[in-house]
Formats: sequence, C-alpha cells, structure tokens
Amino acid sequence: MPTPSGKTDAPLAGRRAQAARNDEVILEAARAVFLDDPKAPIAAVAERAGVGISALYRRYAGKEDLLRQLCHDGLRRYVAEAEAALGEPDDWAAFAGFVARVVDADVHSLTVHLAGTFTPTEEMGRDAMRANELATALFQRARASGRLRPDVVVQDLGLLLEACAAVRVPDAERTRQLRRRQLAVLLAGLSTAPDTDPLPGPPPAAGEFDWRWQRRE
Amino acid sequence: MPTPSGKTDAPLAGRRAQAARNDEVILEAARAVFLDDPKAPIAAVAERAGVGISALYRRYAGKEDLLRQLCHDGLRRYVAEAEAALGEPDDWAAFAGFVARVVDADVHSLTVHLAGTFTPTEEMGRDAMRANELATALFQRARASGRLRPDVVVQDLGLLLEACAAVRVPDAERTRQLRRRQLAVLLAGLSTAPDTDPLPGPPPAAGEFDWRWQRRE
DNA sequence: TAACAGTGGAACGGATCGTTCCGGTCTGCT
DNA sequence: AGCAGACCGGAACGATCCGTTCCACTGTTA
Repeated sequence: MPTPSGKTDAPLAGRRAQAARNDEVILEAARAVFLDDPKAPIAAVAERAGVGISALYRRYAGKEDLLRQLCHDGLRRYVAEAEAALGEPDDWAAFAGFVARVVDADVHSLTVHLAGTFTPTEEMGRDAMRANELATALFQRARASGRLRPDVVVQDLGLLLEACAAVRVPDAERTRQLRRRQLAVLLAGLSTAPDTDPLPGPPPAAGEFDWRWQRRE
Repeated sequence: MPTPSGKTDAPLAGRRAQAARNDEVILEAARAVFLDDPKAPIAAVAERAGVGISALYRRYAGKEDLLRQLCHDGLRRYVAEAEAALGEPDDWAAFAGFVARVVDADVHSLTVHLAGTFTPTEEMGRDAMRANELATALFQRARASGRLRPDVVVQDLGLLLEACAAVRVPDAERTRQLRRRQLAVLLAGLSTAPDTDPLPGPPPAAGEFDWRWQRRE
C-alpha cells in the first residue's frame, strides 16, 4: 500500500504513523515491565513492546531517562488525581476516591519504587512538593469531616499506599481487586470507631520515607 | 594464650570455639543481609559477619543452601509462635499476639520473600502445611470470639502480613514501630464495627499467593 | 530515485556474582 | 616439640547479565 490517505499526517500507516504508535506502545510496555520488576533489563521492555532495542534508544537517551520519564508521569498522574478530587464536594468521598484511584493506577509503584534508580530533575522536585500539598489538603478535609480517628496523621497515607502496592498476584485485574479490599480494611481501620485503643508508637513523621528518593548505593 | 580453661569444650577461645561462634555470627549476618535485600551477594553476608567467604562455604554447600536454611528457620519460628499462641486462653489475644510477634520477627520476609530463590525440601512443604493449619486454628478462635467482622477470611492474614512487611525504613527499631502501627490499623479495620460497608470484591482464595513459592523464571 | 528517518538485532565491554583454590595460621594431639 | 589438619581470608576465575553502540536494511518522502 502506498500513501493511503490524503489527510496531512493525522491518521495512520506510513513510517511516521508507526513511529507515533511506537511512542505509545513503548511507554505502555515500559510501564508494565518496570511495574512488575523495577530492575528489569531494558531488553525486556523492547520485547514486550514487540520492537527492537533501537526503537527505544531513538526515543530515550538511556535507561535512566526512560525510568525518569515513567516516574514523572506517575507523579503527574498523582497530582492530576488530587486536583480532580479536590473538586468533589463531599470531604470524605474526595479523600477516599482519590486514594482508590491512586491505588488502582498503581501510581505508588511508579513513583516511590522507581525512585533512586535515577537522578531526579528539579521539576520533579517541584511536582513532588505540590503532590504533597494537594494530598495534605485532601487529608485535612477528610479529617474535618470527622470520619478519621484523631491520632491519624497525613503521613499515614504513605503507609497505606505502601500496604496496597505490596499486594501483588500474577493477574493484574485480581491484583486490583485485592488492593481494593486491602484499602477498604485500612480505611475502616483509620476511621473513627467507638471502642478502639489509640494507635501505638509515634506516628510516621514528615520526610520519614524520603530515603527512598536517595540513589541506592 | 594456650588452651585457656580446663572445661572440656564448652566455654570459648580456641579454634573450635571461634568456629562455633562463627556459626551464629554468619547466620545472624545472613538474616540481616537477606532480609534487607533478598538478592544480596553472598560476599555481603561474609563482610557483614566479619569473616571470609571460606567460612561461609565451609558451612553451606552454596547460596541456595543458605537461603533454604534461613527460610526454613523462619517457617519454624512461625510454627513455634503459633503453637505458643494456641496456649493463650483468650481467643482474641492469642490471635493478635501471634500476629504481632510474627510481624516483629519479620518472619514474613524470611519466608515468603525468600521463596522462589531455591528449591524447597519436602520437610519445608510439611512445615508450611502445618503452619497453615495452626494459623487457621488461631484465626477461627479469633472469629469465634466475635471480634472479627464476618466477611473476613483466613487468607486475609496473608494480606495483613504483606502489608506490614512492606513497611521499611533504614532504622530497624523504627521499622518495628511503624509496622506495629500498620498492624493496629489493619486489626481495627478487620474488627467488627457498627456501620461499615462490607469488604469489596471476592476475598482472597486459598493458595492464591502460592505463586511466590514457584521458582522465579 | 536519492536521501534518510526509523528500525531490528547482533556484538561489545563492563560489571556482578557464585564458586573454587591456595597459602597461611593456629590448635589439638602425640 | 612438632606435626597433621581444621579453619580461615581473600584473590582469581568463569559464567552470566545488561546497557549501549553499531550497522545493515526497509519503506517513505521529496
């Protein structure tokens, strides 16, 4: 088939179109592969995407570049979800919905678990800060709604996300279901209840999980 | 110093004693190192123990051997804790105490996270089965006490342990504290409460986490 | 049809790691 | 005293893995 359509360059077919499609396919494959194993070789991404290694190196300067982009995307997704959630009028629903969507999208694995495998950009630092601010705002609204027990702090959100991300079975959809279950248990545990003992030990402190963002050895 | 004491061979000093001491030191180092990173090189264990590599290979046929032993020890610890807990008269306290001790000892990382890095022995299979039976007994007693919400199943214990093991900061003692907090939240979430919605999705099924025990690729 | 963007995949070089091996030391026994 | 050998430290080896480069090839565009 020769140049199939007259449309300037939008539709598909032709070398340009394949390249554009590959942009997507590669990112998707990279997400899947590195979510499954943060230390996966770059060849695994190429294989999964059904492309050669060159197709990867044409787009990214190296592995670190790809990881950084992936992580940054996750961060942006987190921010976007938080912003969207802030539009929800019901305080508790905003918080619970936000967390659920973040868990579903596995944003935590994308950000925290990939951190340390590359040197972050300044923009990522800014985005991370903004992510924290937005999450804090959501949290405080949730607390104001009175459904959170009083000895819970914002940083417990990190514990919660970690707990959900830790759930992992071979099937992706089943993983999502089990994470939802874990999330429900955790949210119930964080909610006000008549007769529960106070949570033990000092609560997680600000920045206590920042060590993950330092480059590993 | 020549042979220092007259006691037959019990106390210490002398090549034999050092060897006996090394047995301990090495196992301890291996536990610490592989708990921190299941894929750590064997040299890291030797370094941490302050011994040469030979001291390791004199005791274990290879890395797999060491891992297997470590994992089996964890399994035995789990069984021992469960047996001890079954002696506790209060049903709920038996369950909660058991889980807390298992979390404190990081038995989950020792067993589940190390699985798949070696071919298990038959005895390990038997012990694992026994571990499941004991845990189920404890769980059923806890349920009988009425403090567990009705839609919780034994397999939720796996989710709970995974969530606690996922909490990890550089300092070991702090890690223990945070895990206790996570555990408290989860137990609160699993407890009966007046107005909570039922847990979403099908509950974890028996053997749903067994894939971890299969040798990785 | 000439130039070239885009690609597949072999090949290279470096790093890592499990395991072996050898030379040395100290001990326990004769 | 002295010797055989248990025990040890750590260098060296070989296998494997992985990131990156490179080149030949293909269809497209001008």
